[in-house]
Parts: sequence; structure tokens; C-alpha cells
Amino acid sequence: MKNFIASLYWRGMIHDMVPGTAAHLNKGMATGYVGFDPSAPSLHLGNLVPIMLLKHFQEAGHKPIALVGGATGMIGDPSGRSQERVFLKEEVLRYNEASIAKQLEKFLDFSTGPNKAILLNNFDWFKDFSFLEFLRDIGKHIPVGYMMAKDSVKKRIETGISYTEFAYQLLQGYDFYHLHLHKNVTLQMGGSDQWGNLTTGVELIRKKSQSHAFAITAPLLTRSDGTKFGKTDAGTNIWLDPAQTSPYELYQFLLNSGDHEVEKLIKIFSFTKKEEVEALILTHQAKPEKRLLQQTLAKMVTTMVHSEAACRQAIICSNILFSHTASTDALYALSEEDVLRVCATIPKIHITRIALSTIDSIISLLSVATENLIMASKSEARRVITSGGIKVNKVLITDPYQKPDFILLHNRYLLVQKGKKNYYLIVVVE
RNA sequence: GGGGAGAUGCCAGAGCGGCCAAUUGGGGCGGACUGUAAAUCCGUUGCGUAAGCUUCGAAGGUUCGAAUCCUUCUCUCCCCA
Repeated sequence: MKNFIASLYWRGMIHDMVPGTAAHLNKGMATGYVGFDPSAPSLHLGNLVPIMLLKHFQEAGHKPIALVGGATGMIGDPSGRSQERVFLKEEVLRYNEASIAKQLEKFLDFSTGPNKAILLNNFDWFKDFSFLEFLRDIGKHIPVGYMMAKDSVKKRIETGISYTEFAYQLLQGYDFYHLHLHKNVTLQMGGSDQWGNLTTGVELIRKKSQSHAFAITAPLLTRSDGTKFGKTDAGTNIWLDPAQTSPYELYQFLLNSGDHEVEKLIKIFSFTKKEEVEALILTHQAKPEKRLLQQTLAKMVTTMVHSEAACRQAIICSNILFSHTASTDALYALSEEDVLRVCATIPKIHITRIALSTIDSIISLLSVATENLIMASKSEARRVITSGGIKVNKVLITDPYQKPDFILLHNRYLLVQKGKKNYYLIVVVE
């Protein structure tokens, strides 16, 4: 039994903790859980922190439970929300639950040892729980004053909160109690925004079972600019589903972490020993321009979330696209298979050979002929080209009106680069 | 119910009859520098190769000419009951 808490402390993963948690966990194998909200069909990078809590938990010899909030998702957690949620349609919710459950299965060991992980859905115990029963059995134990004191509720009193969302914490609290009763769960973990919900559960268990339960929250990750971690600059989530966010994008996102945040991230997202991580950080600080930590982080996380093969692909792709030494010649030297591999994760735009042959200028090619996916208008295309922002097959385009009679890669492909980081592959079809 | 203020480009916010495709800031995009960083700097930011075209809540009107004036409508905010 490794010292789970000490390790979490060092990794910077503890924001708050119920007193006595450490002592309790040191007594032997404990069972703990984390809940996941099925409000989207995929988990995102932000969810990876609580997933890591469970992984570290299991790694330390404890038994993890991943709980999908099929029931709580029907209500909506007011935590961190300034406005009432809009309900999801039930079939959407069920679909989301299933795909999230599938994702969770990747991260934990569900098959071996006494501490193998379990996956549960709280819809299973809420679906037959009547309202009257709930009020008599659960509601009676928690005073309204206690519920009102929670941040998630307090912040919403002025602007408005429905009874439904107000009651949310009781549902999550009941989950904890239910798991305590039936699965011997004594610990709930989550992001720091979950603190109020976790303590309601602890309280409920104390009142109803006269026993102690414990809770740990991890700090919510923020980027250096204070915004939530795990979102692109455009504000979209980095999803764990490769169909929504490609391994290459995930790799690139992590590779671009700032020097300061990367030190925090590597501790959270690795299982590497303390001494090794600290040595790595020192090496990094000596030569930050090598971006050793960023590369290590990107590699580890991409491998964990997707696979070693997907990660390798992302690296190869990154090298070809970004390397200063990768020239036009290198690009033309690639086999067709390699071209497709390198471009596996960048947007592809199809155009017929006939259409291509009739296009009068590179401007048209990049805007109207490609459905304005690369450029929103001809004007924009002209502006960007004029300011030197377009490369085709790695060659800088200077004349906006030149005919797009480039030598196609393998007689089929054009690699268009807009700015430094945006790539598109134009595929010629017959 | 009574009184007042307002609706301008992605956002904030000027403009109040021609010099307005619309000041400025933020954001976005592109470039330079660099470590595919941060900071900084430069350019650009309705459509159109151009002539020109369509924009300032909506619809009408006045005028040689309107984002700017008038009428009606829609919506938002504030104050008093």
C-alpha cells in the first residue's frame, strides 16, 4: 500500500481534503469513486485530472469506481454555472453515457487483482427511487440552511436557481451514501468545484450510517492566462475522442504548453517517480528551448489517451509539418502512403480534377473552389497571400493571381499551409 | 400603469446630414523576432483583381445626398408607482 496522499500532495493534486482522509487510506485498501457527467458524448482533457486521481488511486493499491452520472446528468450540476442548465434529451443522455463509459474503460484496470476497477451508472439506482421515498429517506437529513451555504447555490440565489438544480447536491450526496452502503465506498474524489457536493455526501453518510466517509478535491487546472485548461484558443474543448480531436491535435496542444504550466502538468499526468520528474524539470529549466518537458508530456498523454501507434504518428506528422529542415524536396520524396500518414489528421478538402483545371488563380483555389474552408473570402485569401502567409507544398506563394498549376504530390495532393500552424490537404478526385 | 435611455461591424464603443465601409480599444488573422513559447513590434480585419456593390435593430418617408432627420414597428435597459 503506497502512500497515496503524500504522492498526490507532491503532484499538486490536492486542493481540499476531509480531515482524517490520509490516516483512513493508510489503514489498508479502500474503495473510492469519481463521478463523470454525461453532458457530452466524449470526455475532454479537463476530465483527465479526475481520471488521473482514480488511476493513481488504483496504482496505490486502492479500488477505484468510475461512476457515470446517468441520473444526475438529467438534473444538471449548478456548480460553476451562472445560469440554469438546459436539459438534454434522454436519448442523447443515454448515448453519451454509453460512449463515456467506453472511454473510461481505457484508463483503469478492470480485470485483475482485488482492487480491479468497477464502472457504475447512478441511473441504475435512481430510476426506481420514488420522489416520496427520496424526500422521507434522504431530504429529511439535510437542512436547507446547510444546502444554501454551498457556493454553487449561494452564487445562484440572486440570479435564480430552480428547485431542481438546488436539489442536485442531494442526488450526488445520495450516490455517495448508496455506494458506501453497497460497495463499501469511503472516499469520493473530484475537481475543486465539486467540494460542496462531496461534503453533502459525507454529511449524509455521517447522519444515516453513523460512519465516516472522506473526500478529496483536486485543483481545477487553469492555463497561464487564467482560462480553463483543456480548451483551445478558440475555446473549444480538447476531446478524448479521436474522432473529435485527433491525436495529432492533442499532441500539439500539449506540446504548446507554457514553461510554467508544463511542470505542473507533468506531475499530474505521469506515473514517473518523483526523483525522475524532478531531474527532468531541472534539465528542462537549463535548456527550456529544447522543450523536453513539453515533448515528454505530449508523448505520455497522447499514448495514454490513444495509443503508442497514434502517438508515434502524431510525432512523425509534427516533424514533417513543423521541422525547419523539412523542405519541399523532402515532401516530394514522400511515398503516397507517407503523405497520407503525415496528413492523417489535418483537414482534407476534395476537388475534382476538372474543377482544378479551370480555376484561374490561387485566390480562387483557396476560397470559393474549396468551399471557403481555408479562406472565408477571396479578399481574405488575397490579404493573407500578400502578407506572405500561404505556402503550397512548402513553397511560399507571392503572387495572388498566379495560376494554381502546382506539381501535385503523387499527382493528387496539395499541401496548403496557412500561417504557421494551419494545414490543409487538397485532394484531387476524378 | 407613469417617466426616461438606448439598439452601430466578432465584442466594447465613437460618429449625429455629405470629407463614413464608418475614429478608437479588445479580439481575430498574417508577418518579424523566437523555442511550433512568453513579451514586443509591424501589417490587416464587409464583398469585389478594379469600377463598384451591399452594411449601422426592422419597414417606410424627407433630401441632390442619411448610420445621422421624420413616422411606425420590434427588442433591451433604467427610474417612479
